[in-house]
Amino acid sequence: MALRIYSKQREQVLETVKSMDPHPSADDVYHRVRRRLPHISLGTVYRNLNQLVETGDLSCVRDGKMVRYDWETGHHQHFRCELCGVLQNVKVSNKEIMNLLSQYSGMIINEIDLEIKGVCGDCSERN
Amino acid sequence: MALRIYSKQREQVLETVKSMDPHPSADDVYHRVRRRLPHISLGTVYRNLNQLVETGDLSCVRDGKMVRYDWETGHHQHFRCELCGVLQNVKVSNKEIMNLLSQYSGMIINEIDLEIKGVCGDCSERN
DNA sequence: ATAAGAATAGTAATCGTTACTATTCTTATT
DNA sequence: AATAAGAATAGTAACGATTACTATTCTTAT
Repeated sequence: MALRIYSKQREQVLETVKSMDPHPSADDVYHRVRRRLPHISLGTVYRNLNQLVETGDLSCVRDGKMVRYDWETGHHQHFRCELCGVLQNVKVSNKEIMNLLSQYSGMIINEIDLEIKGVCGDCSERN
Repeated sequence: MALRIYSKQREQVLETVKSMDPHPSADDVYHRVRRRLPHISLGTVYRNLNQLVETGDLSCVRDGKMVRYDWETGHHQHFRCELCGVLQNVKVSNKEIMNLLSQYSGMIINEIDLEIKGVCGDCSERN
């Protein structure tokens, strides 16, 4: 594989992720995209999701053993509710986090992955 | 399983992790502990590592699809070098990170997982 | 219209981990 | 010390998410 050429499968994978609830898994995307393309294979979904992340059209976040996808590609971090399990995006400036790391002057910091765990607004109201 | 009773396997798993380089995988621990207990099984290593994390004798951190273990159980975050792949512990106070999150007042924050990616001191000297 | 080579569907294989089962160990009670 | 209940074990099979493989179909430059 060198060039990347058009395929309706890739187009539908992207459109499907954009139409879904946030952070679907590859399997979630597979089942949803099959409504439009009943013969698409799971491998095709995986391959295209990975390519779309590579090209910057999607982002992804690891959730335990599984990877979840997101059409929100701008800078953001994640909050996970320990009760309902929902994963939501939050925005914290990297610059502010970097300031906290100024003591580690030997290392070059390129990327910050922050996952915050707690109880989301909905769940804390409910309890 | 209810009570937890003594086993030399669990004792050796713990001692082995404590004697190893930081962040061994379950398989790393398995191979090392076999020097002392040649008949220990991989499942036993996994079960005991998980129990030791539960009891707070070890901590663990996810590394891609794999889990790595650490005898350092105090509060810490992780730095991953993108060049040599090494994972090392760094200490950033949760309180300072929480201050950055004060805008998200609806959610209750219990735990902060921060992974910093970049180039470690050794690698940046080398390049 | 053609040809080169991406992309696909369908299936098999991989890898870290967990589940299962018969047997062995630990421990509390005699 | 002998016993019994039930944890823990070794060894193996199964699992789930993902990737690899292969013959076929599709896209695109000419």
